[in-house]
Amino acid sequence: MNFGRRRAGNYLTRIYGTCYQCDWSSPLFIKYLMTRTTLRRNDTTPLHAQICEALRLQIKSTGLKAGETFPSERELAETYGVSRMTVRQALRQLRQDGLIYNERGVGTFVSGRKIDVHTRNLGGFSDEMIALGIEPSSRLLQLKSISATEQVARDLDLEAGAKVFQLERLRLADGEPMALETTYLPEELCPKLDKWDLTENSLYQILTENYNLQMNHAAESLEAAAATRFVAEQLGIKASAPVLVVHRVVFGESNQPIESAHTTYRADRYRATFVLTKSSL
Amino acid sequence: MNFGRRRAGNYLTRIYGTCYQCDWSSPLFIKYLMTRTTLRRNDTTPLHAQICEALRLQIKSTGLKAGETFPSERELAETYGVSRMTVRQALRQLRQDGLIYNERGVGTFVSGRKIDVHTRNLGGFSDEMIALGIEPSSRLLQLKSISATEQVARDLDLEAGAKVFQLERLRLADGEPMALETTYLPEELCPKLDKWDLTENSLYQILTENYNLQMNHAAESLEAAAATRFVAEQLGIKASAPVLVVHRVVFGESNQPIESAHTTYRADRYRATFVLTKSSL
DNA sequence: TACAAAAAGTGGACTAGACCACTAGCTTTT
DNA sequence: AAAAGCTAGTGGTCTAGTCCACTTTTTGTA
Repeated sequence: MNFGRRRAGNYLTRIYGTCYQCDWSSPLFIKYLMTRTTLRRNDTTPLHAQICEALRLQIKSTGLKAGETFPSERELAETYGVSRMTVRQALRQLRQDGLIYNERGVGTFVSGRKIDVHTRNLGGFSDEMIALGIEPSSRLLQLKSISATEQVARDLDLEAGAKVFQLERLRLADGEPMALETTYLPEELCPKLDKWDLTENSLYQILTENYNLQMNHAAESLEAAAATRFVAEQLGIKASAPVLVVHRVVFGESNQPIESAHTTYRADRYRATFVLTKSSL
Repeated sequence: MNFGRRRAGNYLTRIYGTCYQCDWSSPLFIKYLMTRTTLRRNDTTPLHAQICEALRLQIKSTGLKAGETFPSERELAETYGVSRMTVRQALRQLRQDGLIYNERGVGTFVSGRKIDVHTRNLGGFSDEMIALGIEPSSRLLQLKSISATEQVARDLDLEAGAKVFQLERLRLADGEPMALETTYLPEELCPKLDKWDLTENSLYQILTENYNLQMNHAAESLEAAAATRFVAEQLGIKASAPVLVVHRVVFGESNQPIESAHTTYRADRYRATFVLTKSSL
């Protein structure tokens, strides 16, 4: 095993004494032995996922610093007693999450910054607020079954006039108005949605647990606007104050549209963050 | 080869006659033969990438419809004369791009909607406008070397007071003002940046070609605001009209911060779109 | 005919090797 | 002292299989 021979070699040797070729007295090596996770061979969780998780923990807690070398793929394969392809699958995940990066012909390294921003994700308002340590709540303004408007029908890939639920909620963060949200859901996908308590529970939780709808991805578009009088009244801001309007369409496992939503956030209390990655499209 | 036996079997047989077990007279099969790409075995582009591209074209042009079955992995491996692992690598990419999805024990299917929205990506303003069919241009307002403010130093991971370039540009779309952009770049990474023509060329192009800086990912946060008098004047809108403010930090290959930018868009002409995917973090 | 059991097919996981292009560090030559 | 060449190590790619859990289809039986 090898923690930092090439790049961090000088730095490490300065601190811990020579650690070329597995110096057993090196604190780093001992720490490695302690944090090494034994693989559960007869588990349902695949080996690559276990290795991925183990390495993730090592990066986070053991605190491998930025730029430090990672054990090579062949080394990792040997230590965990698996094939190199399995190790590569674990590393692929870590790379995708931005925790490591590879240099061909050189090695694998721990990324500089951990991505720890609270990005907008597939979860809804409730999940987002909880992640930020804020207590979310809702005030149900309206829940009725209507015929889809042209826009909604296009979003949800329905024929014009198909039945959809229209759900209008005022979203509160720590009791203060934060956003006004109008959601449209095809009635076909979630019959009798109105029997659930939508003020306490996360809509997405209900959809997942009770209607077996899994979110796969979402398309969002954001724009700035001036608050209308109604919106201003609901959010407790001045009319024509700036608001952030987010339009979102959520797609399920087979990429069928599940939800079309329109959320108006107070500009003074809300900011949306995203992480963009290199895409191959 | 098999195009849609299980799921779309009924539908296809109805139209083209039976196509179980490779019916040579089936138009679909003939079309497949025609569009089949022969792999360039001694090319630098890896086989999995070639297969991926070939399948991508088939999905797009041949127009395999949503929900139709895809050839099985074993079939694809045989047709292309490669190992199944290689096919899986190609399919992994397609899956990641949302073009196909898998059902364990059942098969691979073409996704419903193609993701064709013009998402915000790592490219800059110029690239984005070009993708939308709009001609971008810039008016250079300022380019000077300053000491990093606290905020900028934090974004760029520099010591307070380190030298950075401050670049202020008015961004035009088809000649009309669209956004006001202030960019900060560490002088260390791109010395003598001021010798390039920043009104004509894309900044990112210059950074890539001349300073060997490759973008890896970016973190963006968006908020709505009211235009200040200066901004309003520059953008040609009324003071306190709503604007969309985007703060962006771009990271390079080894995740070191490259650029910190602050862009103020006219709300009436600009909308930012994103695609969110399931993340495992 | 209805139903259960078996068979066939699928994607997911994994192995134990192989070759390649590339890089860094060392050695030798100039 | 500088340049050129060598070599070991790395990630990237690829093969030709295996076994598993799962679903759909077929088959055999009551």
